[in-house]
Amino acid sequence: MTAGRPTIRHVAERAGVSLKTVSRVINDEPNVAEPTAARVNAAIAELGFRRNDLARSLRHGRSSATLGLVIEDVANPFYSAITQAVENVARERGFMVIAGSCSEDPELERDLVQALLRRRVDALVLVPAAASHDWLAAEQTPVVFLDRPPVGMEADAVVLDNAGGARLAVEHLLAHGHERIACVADPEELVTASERVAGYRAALSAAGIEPDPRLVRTDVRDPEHSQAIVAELLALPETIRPTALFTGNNRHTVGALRALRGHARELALVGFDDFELADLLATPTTVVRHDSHRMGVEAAQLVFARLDGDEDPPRRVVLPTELVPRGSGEVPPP
Amino acid sequence: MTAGRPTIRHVAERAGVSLKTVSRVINDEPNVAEPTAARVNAAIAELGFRRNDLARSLRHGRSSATLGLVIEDVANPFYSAITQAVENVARERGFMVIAGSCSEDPELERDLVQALLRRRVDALVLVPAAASHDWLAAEQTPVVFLDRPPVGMEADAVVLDNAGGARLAVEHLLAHGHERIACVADPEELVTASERVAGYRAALSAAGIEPDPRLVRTDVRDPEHSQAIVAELLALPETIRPTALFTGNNRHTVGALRALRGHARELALVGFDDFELADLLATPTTVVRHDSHRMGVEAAQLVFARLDGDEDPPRRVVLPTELVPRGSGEVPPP
DNA sequence: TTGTATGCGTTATCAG
DNA sequence: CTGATAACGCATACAA
Repeated sequence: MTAGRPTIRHVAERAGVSLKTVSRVINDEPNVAEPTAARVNAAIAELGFRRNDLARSLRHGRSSATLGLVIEDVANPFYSAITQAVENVARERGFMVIAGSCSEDPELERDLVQALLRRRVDALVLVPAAASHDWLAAEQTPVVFLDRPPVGMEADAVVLDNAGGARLAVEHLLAHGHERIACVADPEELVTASERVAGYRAALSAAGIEPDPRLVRTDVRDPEHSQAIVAELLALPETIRPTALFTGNNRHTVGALRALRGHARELALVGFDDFELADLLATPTTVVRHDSHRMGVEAAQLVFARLDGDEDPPRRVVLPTELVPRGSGEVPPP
Repeated sequence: MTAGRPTIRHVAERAGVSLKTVSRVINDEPNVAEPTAARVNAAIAELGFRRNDLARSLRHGRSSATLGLVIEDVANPFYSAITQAVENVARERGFMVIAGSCSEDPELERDLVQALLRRRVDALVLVPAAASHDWLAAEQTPVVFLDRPPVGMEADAVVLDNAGGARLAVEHLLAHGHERIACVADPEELVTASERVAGYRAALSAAGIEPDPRLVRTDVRDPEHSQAIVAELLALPETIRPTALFTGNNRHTVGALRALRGHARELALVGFDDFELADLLATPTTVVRHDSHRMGVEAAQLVFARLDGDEDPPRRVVLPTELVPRGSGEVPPP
């Protein structure tokens, strides 16, 4: 489709100089006489010439100045914040970002990663969907894992203090007098989910409470489903019914909020992940907050450190979480 | 950084065949004997060879299978929905997307576009920030404008029925008995803003109401600022003070909501753009809704139509809007 | 200050 | 069925 684009050869002919001279002008190299440069620039303007960066990066050892980013879904605010951050850091270094959403599908993830490698991205930022990435281990392209640690290979990673955040949430509910605290989270195959559930359990144990298995639901992914599950929890007999709820991520929190509408004040709620407008809801929502933008920044910085030649053993950056009380988590038990 | 990657030459040597044979195997071309193919595939696996798509697209007339996308800010849900849509359509065609956010900065936009053209993207989807794009007119790369129509060049565009949507909003407020209706919108240099303000004025005029200039604020961009402006409006003397408010986009709506917190029920509100959780707010928010995901799909389809050889004159797709009553827009005047 | 020859990794052409 | 050779657009080494 790039038919008939002018090349430096055309520019050279038009300006009556050699290829190399044009090349020099384009790349601001020294040693080119003022009038010659002027002629070349004129030719460039007249022809509408634009350097072909694909050809340029073909030369040995040259980088494509491109980062690959594979996430779950750009439309999720958590991931779009990450995308924004990676993009910004990349831009400062003159890099562009090719991003792809893999919808938690390991096969699609692998396809995306391979397409990116074929395009010779200089490095990869990856929110892993697959259970293992041994197939990436032999690759020489630097990879930084985001949100979930690498399995099956060694690599840098930026993750959250998931267990700590979950503990904060549950301890907060305990401090407000709750004992029957339910948990709605992703399947525990996901490390983030299992760590958050572990934090939930740890907080309860530390308080001498044995978690009721009927209140721990880790079999759900989409908000519609968690809405249904919270409705189920609300419908339990009074002796079993939870008085408080911990939701394992922003989507589950949204689902829970929908289920709770109408049932107002019947259930205390603390959710993992902050979200816009949480403070403007009918019951402002208490959350475990972290800085998703910063996750992206840290990941991008690790990437560039590697590209700059850092040979240290893989690093792991763990970002903190913090509890933001807004109302929904401070509701006392009935 | 792509040092020492195996090339088809290495594969060829290892398999004891020629370059072309390897190429044939890689591209599933016919006319290669079974055992030969097997030897080549073995060599590919052993060496961890991956085709270099940069070199591939260097060949004359070959496409890079890449789309460029320039938006204002990925972190804004409106744009991330668009990004998701463009990406999905692109994937179906085996294309990837290089996206960049330009923060409404015309210079940055131009830099991004030129970087994308240097990378020989096959086409461009552009939410224009600059006032004119005459500098793009001579380019042979297809461009589709999104959300705002092209100025200074001819090109396809996908836009919203901005005036119609604004009319819907204001007519709704009028129908509920309001006469002093304020408007908070982006500066009118932005076509989207000026069209929405025009719709606002048209609806008032049709009702025989002369808009009070003190109630029309089109000098703002970020939510913090619109929060302040709505606070000003609320502080006006009772004879002037608006009883209803139309906000020109999702960010202004959020700002207004913050200003209104506490002042509950003092001001009816209809906002342009729907947003998640609008229905779960303290006062569920009435909005003018449109399908931002579909905008992205339509734009991507126009792009591929052009890449498939469509030579028709530039098309303009106008997507409809719809009013979603949720409560905040049905508050009667005091 | 300017130019020539060569290579980057792939595909296309045309010959064996 | 297979292979040698020439592009693709640019940059690098080395002359002139």
